[in-house]
Amino acid sequence: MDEPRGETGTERIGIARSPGAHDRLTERDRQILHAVVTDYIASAEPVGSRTISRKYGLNLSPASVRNVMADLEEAGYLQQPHTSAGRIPTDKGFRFYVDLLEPRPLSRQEQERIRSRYNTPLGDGAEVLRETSRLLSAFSSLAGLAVAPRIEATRFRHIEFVRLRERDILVILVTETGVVHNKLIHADEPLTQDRLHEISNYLNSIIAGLTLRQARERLLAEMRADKALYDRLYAEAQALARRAFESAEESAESEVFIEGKLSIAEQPEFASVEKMKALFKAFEEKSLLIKLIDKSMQARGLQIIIGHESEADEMAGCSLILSHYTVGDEVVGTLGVIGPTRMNYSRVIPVVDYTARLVSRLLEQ
Amino acid sequence: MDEPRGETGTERIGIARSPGAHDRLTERDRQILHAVVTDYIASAEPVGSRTISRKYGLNLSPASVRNVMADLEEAGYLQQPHTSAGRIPTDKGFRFYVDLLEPRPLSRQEQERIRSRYNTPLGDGAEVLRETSRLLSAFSSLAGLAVAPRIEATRFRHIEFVRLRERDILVILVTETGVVHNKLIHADEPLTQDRLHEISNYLNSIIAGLTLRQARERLLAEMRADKALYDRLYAEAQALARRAFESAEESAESEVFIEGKLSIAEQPEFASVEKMKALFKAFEEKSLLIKLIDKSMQARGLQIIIGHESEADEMAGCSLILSHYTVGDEVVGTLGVIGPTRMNYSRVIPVVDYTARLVSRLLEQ
DNA sequence: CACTGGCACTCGCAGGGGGCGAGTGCCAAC
DNA sequence: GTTGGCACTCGCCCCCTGCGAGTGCCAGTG
Repeated sequence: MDEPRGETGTERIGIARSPGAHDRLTERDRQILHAVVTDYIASAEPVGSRTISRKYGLNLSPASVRNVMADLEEAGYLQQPHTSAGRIPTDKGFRFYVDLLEPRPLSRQEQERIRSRYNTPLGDGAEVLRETSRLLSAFSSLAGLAVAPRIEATRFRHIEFVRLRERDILVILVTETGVVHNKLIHADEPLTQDRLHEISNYLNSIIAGLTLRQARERLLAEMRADKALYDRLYAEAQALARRAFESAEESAESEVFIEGKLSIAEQPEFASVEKMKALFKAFEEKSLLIKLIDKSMQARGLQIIIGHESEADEMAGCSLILSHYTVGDEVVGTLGVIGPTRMNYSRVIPVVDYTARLVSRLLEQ
Repeated sequence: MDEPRGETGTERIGIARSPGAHDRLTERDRQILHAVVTDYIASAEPVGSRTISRKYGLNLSPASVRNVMADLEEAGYLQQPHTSAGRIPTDKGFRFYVDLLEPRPLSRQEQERIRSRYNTPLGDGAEVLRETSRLLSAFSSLAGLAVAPRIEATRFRHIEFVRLRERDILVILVTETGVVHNKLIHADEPLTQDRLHEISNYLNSIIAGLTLRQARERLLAEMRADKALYDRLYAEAQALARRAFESAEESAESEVFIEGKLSIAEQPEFASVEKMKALFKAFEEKSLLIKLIDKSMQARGLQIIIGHESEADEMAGCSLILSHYTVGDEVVGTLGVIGPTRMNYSRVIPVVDYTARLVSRLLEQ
């Protein structure tokens, strides 16, 4: 990262890899395995020894290639859908391929095409995320994914209470990134809208710029310090804030944006109704995705999760490419794509990488 | 509607029908057509003359039934998927069936099961709608649908401005039904958060309880009356309000909640990948649905839209059952289900009808 | 004259068999 | 270690056949 961040797009893309695996393969094994994966990505068909021998300039006869392929199958990199068919890569085979991928950064032209998607004025934070996942889908022909920051991790900008009925109060929380959360809470005693205004003014003066946890601590500290002073107002504010924060933690589900699910259905591997249903089920139950994404938040840089590595059966045959967007130096959210394991990694990785940088930049304006 | 509204659920269900059609059918034609539709709804298979003759106690030989069925086919009520198969109803056939359906109201027990879904505290208005479409899906085994009120039709409860950056301002509009809309707007000149508070206080005092149109008119009226008085504050408020209302009109899309799309995919008529894709496409492009729903808003009572009646190719083979929910006596939103034309109307209609009444009651608390 | 039983006919569908082609595994030769 | 050759395997496509459900038509009957 010697270059200015994201400006030129010429810096290398930092991909989390699994170093030192695949050590037992000879150079020729590697070349052939790489060729098989490449061909399979392009054709979606089992790859035969003849094809490799002809198309990939290795100067090896089909028979030699067959021998190597048999070894690779033994070692778990390839598999045969049935005897007398070509081979297709296993997840492990894809992992090998991805681990030594060195994707070229996007061309200036492509960068510009992506950037221009943000030129028209976008609405609130949710709108930015939706548009982001839409563009990821459009540029990868896969399903695009964007996830709002987990509310514990993000900083508040504003809190507001609106009185709906006597004790039903709508809490509106605006985060630093412009995402709006709202939730209904119940007050113990009736409160007027004016009173609610006082309370939100008070809370805003305290919590702006803090994370959920910090805000909690800060409130406790304030309580000790000023308790005598504000007393009544303070007690009410405490009660409301507690509830508001409680409920804020629950509402993670709605903050996952997946767009372009259909383009994934175009891929030949989902031509069967069963597979398609399984996939859409995974999309509908977002908790599964959230779990995966949470896991990826712990690592830095671009993550690639291939098939079974997600440890979820519903995602069999699917890969995720995820990156993070940041505010300051804090990782605040995730974006990426979901597609079949047989996706065009070298095309998609730079798109995800560049988009993540771009969104980060956008958020810091 | 002599009974107390929605209380007992014993009142007849008001369905919009097309009276006077089908007049050219004899009583026997009707019986047989009804039997064919009934059987097809249950079996999803083409219905033969023998089946009708045996199962529906008409005391007619298969041959006679065949003659009638041939007439019904001529008249456009039935069709044959191919020679030497049974008949299936056309959209017109379903229309006939639905027009003389007199669905039994839900049993108390069922009513209670639905009601209990609203016992746990729900979040904001959007959460209510999402839960509603979820329950519609669960009780019908089809896709459930709930649409937030069009913003022009709904009354405001609260408006709030939050300053994100110097001129980027987040508008938060809360409607009478507790649905929160938010949108980013740009101010011509920098405004402090305090100033924004003043503005929202001022606007709230004016627009609460008004519809979008009324609010606009009211603002104009205020301008003439008090212009000299508030002047600066007033001009700023005007500018912001105009933009807020403008953008409020755009954001219709996000307010359609469809849940349980997958249960529709279980139906045998969507076993082909092509049909399934077409359907999901229709779901993803919500504008199509919005158009249909807008049309239905003009009518009162329960609407049934069968297949081509929607005038949208994507909805071929699908029916919608829609009803409205109200606040006071105003229709404010739509809910219902989407399923294959071959759905169990007599089961689903009461569910939609009861749910609509229930949601209306909930909103008036 | 409406209804019915009978009969020939039409199709869709499932199952079996044969030919084709891609690809493999193995082996003997270089 | 590499290669060409060869027998073998299997999935796929296509054709054919038989079966069954259902139709249309017609002649007979109360």
